[in-house]
Amino acid sequence: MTSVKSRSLRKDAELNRQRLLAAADDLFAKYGLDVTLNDIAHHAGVGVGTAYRRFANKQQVIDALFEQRLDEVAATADEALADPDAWRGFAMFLERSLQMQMEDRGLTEILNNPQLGQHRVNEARDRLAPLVSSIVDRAKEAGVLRSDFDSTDAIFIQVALAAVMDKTRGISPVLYRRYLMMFLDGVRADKATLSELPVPSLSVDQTHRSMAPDQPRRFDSSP
Amino acid sequence: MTSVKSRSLRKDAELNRQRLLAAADDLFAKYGLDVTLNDIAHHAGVGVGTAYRRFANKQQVIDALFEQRLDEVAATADEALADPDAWRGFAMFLERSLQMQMEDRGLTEILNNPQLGQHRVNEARDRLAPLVSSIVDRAKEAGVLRSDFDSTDAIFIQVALAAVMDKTRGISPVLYRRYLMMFLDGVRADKATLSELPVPSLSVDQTHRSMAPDQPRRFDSSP
DNA sequence: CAAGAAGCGGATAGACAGTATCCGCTTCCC
DNA sequence: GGGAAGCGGATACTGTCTATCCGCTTCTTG
Repeated sequence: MTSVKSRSLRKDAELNRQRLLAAADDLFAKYGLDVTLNDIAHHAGVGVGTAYRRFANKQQVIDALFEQRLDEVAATADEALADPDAWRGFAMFLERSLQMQMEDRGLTEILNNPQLGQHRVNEARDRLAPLVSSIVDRAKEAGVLRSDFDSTDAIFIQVALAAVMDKTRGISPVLYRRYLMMFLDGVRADKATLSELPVPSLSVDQTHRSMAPDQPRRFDSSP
Repeated sequence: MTSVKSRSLRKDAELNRQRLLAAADDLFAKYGLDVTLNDIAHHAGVGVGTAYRRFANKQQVIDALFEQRLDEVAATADEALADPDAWRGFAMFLERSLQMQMEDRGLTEILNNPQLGQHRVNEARDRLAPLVSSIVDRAKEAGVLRSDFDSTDAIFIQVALAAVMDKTRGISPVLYRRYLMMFLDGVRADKATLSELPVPSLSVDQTHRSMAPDQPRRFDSSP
């Protein structure tokens, strides 16, 4: 790792920096966060060296791009809270944030993997959690969302639907909405029958931990 | 690639073959299908050479192991169809097949990726599809499952819940049942309000194609 | 407009992971 | 007892990604 100067760049250099960020944004959205810095450089039409001179590694590019994205998700949450109809707010938040994930594969990865990104992004992520909580709590208090629903459930719903999205992005990019709707029908409080849930929800902390990437494998021997 | 003799093995060799299959079964269940043949050999307590002498590649091991697994899923589907209560059959099939996926990570991967496995496994997979269809159709005809539900929806539900399972296997291996229950509450026909679904379901063929693994990336240049 | 500073490109070194082979030695079985 | 069958695992290969280096180009400023 080298680079990351801080004082103002030469004009052409600044332009290339912008190109790199734009290319990264594009590629992250289309292919997810595991594109390489080399990929990004080529997509931006600059040499690999330029990319590494400007960003020490992918983390920094991610941080430079996704703080804003997460802020947008947070803004959507605020908007949901501002809706006088608690149910509409709840449903709208899920819809919008999933749509954002549909349009940006990288966003899903950032949301699902706390390992990615540095402080800026992590801060933004932390700002988001209590908003989701408020949206859920308000809907429960208003009696429109089943009372055994927990704010961590909202996270796992997104995990579940993001998986569907991932499979169908090429064929029917909006198919996830179908299952979101079925799911919403299952959590609305004004239903005739709501089954007792067989398993308690996870705590916020457990949820956070469960989002961590696969733990490394351990193979023992013996037949 | 070498190996794959067909005529009866020496006694010790046959024993090692069994050890290898047992080890593979173990590892596939715990870690998924991307363990290597080397991993499997070590876990079986035999040398790598032995593994490659017996199986040309991982595909063959997979084929040797998963035909039976898929047959078990099919058996569960049969059992579901045998249940006089169409709803219970439907719910039971989802529960059981998800539980099987919970206990065997490799099974999820086989079901979700038609690329994996060879003819034996593919055959078994094809045998499964019409059973799922019958389960769904019967429940719809009985008026217990919402009429806009399609058999392909059952597949995507499993994709969705398998994703949750994957995140929580380490923390609360049964959490997916919570969301399955919410989901079931959303597709049961005896509800006060069922929303109109915003998106049509995929055809069987589209569904199959959507399960294929990520298409390779294409990076163009230009800023 | 000259010259030094800043920036550039991209071949390539290095790290790592997975696949598969080879061959000297061991075990089985008639 | 001897030859066929089997074994182990070091190792060569391949592919992927990360990151650097250095000769050349472009900007900038006096």
